[in-house]
Amino acid sequence: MAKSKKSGTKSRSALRREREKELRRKTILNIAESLFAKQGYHRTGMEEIADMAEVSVGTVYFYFKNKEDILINLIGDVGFQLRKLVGEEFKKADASLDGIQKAGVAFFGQFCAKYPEKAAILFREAVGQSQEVEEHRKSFISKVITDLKNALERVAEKQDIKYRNTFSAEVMAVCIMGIYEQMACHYLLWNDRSEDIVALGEDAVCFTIGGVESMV
Amino acid sequence: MAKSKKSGTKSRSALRREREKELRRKTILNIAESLFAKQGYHRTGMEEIADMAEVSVGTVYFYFKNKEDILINLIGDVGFQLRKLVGEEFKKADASLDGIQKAGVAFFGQFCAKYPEKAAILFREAVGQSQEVEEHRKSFISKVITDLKNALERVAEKQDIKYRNTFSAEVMAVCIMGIYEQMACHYLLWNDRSEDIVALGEDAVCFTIGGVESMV
Amino acid sequence: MAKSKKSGTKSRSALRREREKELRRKTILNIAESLFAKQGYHRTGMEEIADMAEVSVGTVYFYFKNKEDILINLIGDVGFQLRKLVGEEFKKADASLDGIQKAGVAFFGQFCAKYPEKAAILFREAVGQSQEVEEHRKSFISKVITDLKNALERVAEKQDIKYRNTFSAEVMAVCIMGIYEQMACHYLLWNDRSEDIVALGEDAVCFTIGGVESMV
Amino acid sequence: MAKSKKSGTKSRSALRREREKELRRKTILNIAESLFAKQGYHRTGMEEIADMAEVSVGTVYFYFKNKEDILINLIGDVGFQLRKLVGEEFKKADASLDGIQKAGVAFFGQFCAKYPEKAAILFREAVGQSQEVEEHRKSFISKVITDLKNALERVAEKQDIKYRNTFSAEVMAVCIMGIYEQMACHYLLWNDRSEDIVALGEDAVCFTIGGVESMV
DNA sequence: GATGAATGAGCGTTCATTCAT
DNA sequence: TATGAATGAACGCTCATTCAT
Repeated sequence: MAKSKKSGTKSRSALRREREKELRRKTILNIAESLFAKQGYHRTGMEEIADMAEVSVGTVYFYFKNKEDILINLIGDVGFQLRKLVGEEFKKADASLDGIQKAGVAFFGQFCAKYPEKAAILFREAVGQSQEVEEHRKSFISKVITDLKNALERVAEKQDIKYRNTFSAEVMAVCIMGIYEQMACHYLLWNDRSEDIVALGEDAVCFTIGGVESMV
Repeated sequence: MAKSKKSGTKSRSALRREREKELRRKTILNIAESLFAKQGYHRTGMEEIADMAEVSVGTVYFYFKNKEDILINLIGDVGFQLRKLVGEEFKKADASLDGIQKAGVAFFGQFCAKYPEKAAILFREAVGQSQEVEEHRKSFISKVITDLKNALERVAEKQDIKYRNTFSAEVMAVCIMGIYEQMACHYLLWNDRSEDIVALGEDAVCFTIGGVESMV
Repeated sequence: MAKSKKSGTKSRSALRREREKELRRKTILNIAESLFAKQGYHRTGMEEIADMAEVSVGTVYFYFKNKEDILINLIGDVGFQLRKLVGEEFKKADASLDGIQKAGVAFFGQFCAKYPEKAAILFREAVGQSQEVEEHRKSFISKVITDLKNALERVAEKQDIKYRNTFSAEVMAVCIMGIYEQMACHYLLWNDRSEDIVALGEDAVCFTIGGVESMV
Repeated sequence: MAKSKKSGTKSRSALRREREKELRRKTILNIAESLFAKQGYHRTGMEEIADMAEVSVGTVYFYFKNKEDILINLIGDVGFQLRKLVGEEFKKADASLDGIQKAGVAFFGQFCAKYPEKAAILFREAVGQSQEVEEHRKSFISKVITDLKNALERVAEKQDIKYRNTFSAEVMAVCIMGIYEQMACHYLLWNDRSEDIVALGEDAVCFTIGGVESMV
């Protein structure tokens, strides 16, 4: 091949190009994120995204299959960040409910407060757009729920307790996810109380823990 | 006398016409509800709604300003039904947390299980469509939250207890609303477990009550 | 006939009804005139006309075949008023160019200054709307031009003079009509100088007379 | 070097593409011109324009903001051609009324006779369509009037004469414009006498000159 | 890899007109 | 005569997507 003399080893310029490629991808994604969050998914056109990212429409289509694909990638990326953030807290305090609590605090303090736009994508823009998107959103939420469920089950194991029903761990996970989401919507997206979000979140976490404990 | 324009009294035919008018409005709304729930708001065209309702496109526009207006009316109507349903349970057991519990049971048993399409409108289709729609959705959710908050505050008064913070009642209301919503999404819209919804809902309600009690 | 006992003689109520009918027709026409003049023919809907005239849409259609028919009637009515006004001046001073001058003065002083809305209909709204309307507008303008032409020919006869060509009288009539129209557009519809219109009109009339005299 | 993005110089293909772009714009404009002139602005649909120009609807919208924008561009382009044509005649004979006369002859002989469709746009289709269009039409007519006014004032200066009033030059300009317009409407748009238009125009020009002379 | 002109199906919306009451 | 709900053809316009360069 004329382009790369030796397969396996990559020339410096090839490496640079690859870096630039990845960078451009991220740029488009970031632009789309803030645009979707600000004006809504539907009100944002591909041309607008291209313009803001300082590339052509064609280039956007080189990196993403279509508009939906951008949103789906956004869900994936942002979702991953969130799971990572929350998941790490679980591990820091595995044995007890402490992990659950820490995760909640992290959600409000490290995610919502810092990246309201990401929350807007996950909890507003990615909802009800199309079946495909809904699928990915469902998948993301389900993963978080599974994470939570697993954590709750491990707590039960370690402490040798049992929840009300076999499905209680899952229900609790769903409830907790619901609390997270609604808190974010209410205090972040609808009423901008991002300054109080941490304090309010503490209360919500307290509620959460109370709920879990009552299910034993 | 032929026209019977005597003030106050309306002729039989005038009354009938009025009834038919209201009926047609309801028909369009019902058709739109099931269409939106089945295929999504965006994938449903005005012509489709008109066809299914067996009227012309113009007639749909005679009753509703535009497509958005249909969705907004749907939010209003369905929202009202839900609030009425849940609100009545509050009253049946005012003094204690019983009302909260009854309301939760009613939500899952009387609303979700019976009208999954209405839940789909409220919790999926009405999300992230436009600023105007979002406004109305916010308004609806906020009302339910206020209802819950008031109920929680009355409970505290009667039983002479105090919650953790001044804003705790509100936060709890937000949490409960979140639990409702997520349960509906998870077990109704994403995974059709409408048969188990009552049992699962019971667990969620138990979680709810536990949460509230822990906030005292 | 049950309705009118004797043909030929009309009962009082029948007369009254007829008067009311004619009145209603005039009302609709007047409303349409001011609406067309204010917002333009196309931006005015039949329902709007009906509302303002305090009748139903159906009633408007009882009096006029369709929307175009209203405009055509307006052209007819307003055109007739204008021709009458201008025509009477011709007669007051038949022998000389005085009639032409008087007619011009009347056009600016008695028509433009007093009924700018009528001028707007004739010189703006009735232009370029449809073939049918254009036909009626052409017919109206042609009549005025014929009036002018006849007047100019009578002047020539009486004073025993001849114009440059056989068609000169007609061309002059066209020119004069053009002057009227443009003056109205410029000083009435585009720049509101309705206060100066009489003075400005005098100059235009002077120009007109000069033009005619030079054609001998 | 492959892309030759050296500033200033454009590659051949880039130049060609630019030429083609401008050409396409002109094509659409020409098609629209003849369509509007033939069937009227309102009876001509965007799809029709696109079809005739052998492009897609989207392409038309790529070059023009909306339908109105096409008409406005038409007014601008045609108006510019007319002003250029007439304006050049002024200069050829600046000192005397000769320029005014030459301009009139040119209007009838070089504009009306040769491009009746352009006259139809300017004097019929662009009238009474919308406020925006009216604005542009006003602007065009006003420019011609200003041109004429300036010419008339220069004539007065050179020949050291004075008109009746301070505003006489403007009024005369308005009158002349009116004569042009009405002549075009009458003998071109309403009655097809395009063969006689030059002869008829001569008479009108004679009238014009007479009018001006009488205002001294 | 990048460009951006071109596409065209699809959409929401309007409004003059009709007609049963 | 008068009403006003119902009609539906027609329209302007959008925008995600493609592809020749």
